[in-house]
Amino acid sequence: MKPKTDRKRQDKLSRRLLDWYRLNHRDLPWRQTKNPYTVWMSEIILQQTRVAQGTSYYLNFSQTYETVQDFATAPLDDILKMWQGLGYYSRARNMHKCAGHIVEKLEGEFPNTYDQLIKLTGIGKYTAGAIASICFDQAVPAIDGNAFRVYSRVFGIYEDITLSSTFKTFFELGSQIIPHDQPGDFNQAVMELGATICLPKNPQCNSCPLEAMCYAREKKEQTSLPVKTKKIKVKSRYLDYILLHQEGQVLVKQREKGDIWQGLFDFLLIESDMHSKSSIFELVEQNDWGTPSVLYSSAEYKHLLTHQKLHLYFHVLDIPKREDFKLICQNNKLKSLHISDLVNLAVPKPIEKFLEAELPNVLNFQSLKP
DNA sequence: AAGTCGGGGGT
DNA sequence: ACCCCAGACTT
Repeated sequence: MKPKTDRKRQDKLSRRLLDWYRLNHRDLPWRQTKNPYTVWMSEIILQQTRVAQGTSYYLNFSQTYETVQDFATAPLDDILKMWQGLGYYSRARNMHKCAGHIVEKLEGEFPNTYDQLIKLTGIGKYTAGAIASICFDQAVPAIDGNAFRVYSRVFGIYEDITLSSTFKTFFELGSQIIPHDQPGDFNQAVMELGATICLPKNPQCNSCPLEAMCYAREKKEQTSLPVKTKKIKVKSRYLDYILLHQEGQVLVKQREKGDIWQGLFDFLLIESDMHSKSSIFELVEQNDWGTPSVLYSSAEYKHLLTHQKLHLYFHVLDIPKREDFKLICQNNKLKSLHISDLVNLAVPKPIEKFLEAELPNVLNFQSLKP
């Protein structure tokens, strides 16, 4: 079925939506300005991230790095540390690369059109539309998860939103209905409606400004829309972390590309399909580390990712011989670090939990938190 | 077109 | 359990 998009209906829809937005929108910090740098920052932080989770990160980043030059100049490891706990760390790496490009190649000037914005690292179809409409009043839609839900329900679109071909349908529909005088407010109104009224489950239709002109409301099809087919498979991984310790120093390793947590720090790692303590002893024997005393073995830490169920164990070993410590570093791409400096490294969430909850007790030092 | 990449909260 | 979140990038 074809969505009704005649001019009168479009005008009524956008007018109701904008009126509702004016009265009901949340007072969020990134809405105070049209500065493309801070809007960009908020949009990246909010990718696949709820406002409630992202807001404190936005405030911290925008106050610490006030300009794109500040951001580009900062060490990536500092950015990653501040990003710690937010997830999808490629966002931070891409932002840093993007900021460098803007400063180095574009004289610090943010691009001001959809076509230019989408060329930047980390800026895709949604974010390009959001920045172009909010900051530069370009009449392009910003199709995110909210927009998929709101549009599909209001217009009765049953195309599978996980298919890339479907994006085109929604983008063209958005292009037709977006008012050219307030494109940024319109896009934000759609998202605000999706986030507060047109919810995935139990939508608050009786409070919706579009109630009288919504296909899903009329046909009682709210639970059927949007159509989404893909299902994800979750793998289990067993991670045995070996914390090698000697006189207040521990060995850490920065994670490389090709796996989760790229750029974050962890420890010597044994991975297998199952948790096996024996492999740890084999590791010790193979490496001639003297006879390390096992100070501690933690209970299991379970950690859920989108595609993976992680089972982590932490084993703290005290290495007796002094020379071996440096040799172990070289052989395993490890770095020696004093325990008091661990707090400065970006670490994955479950490691953060272990470091805060258990390591101070094991090694008998004060909490890592200031 | 499908897979990968985090962490959290709601139901 | 399952779903979704102001998605983008790689294969």
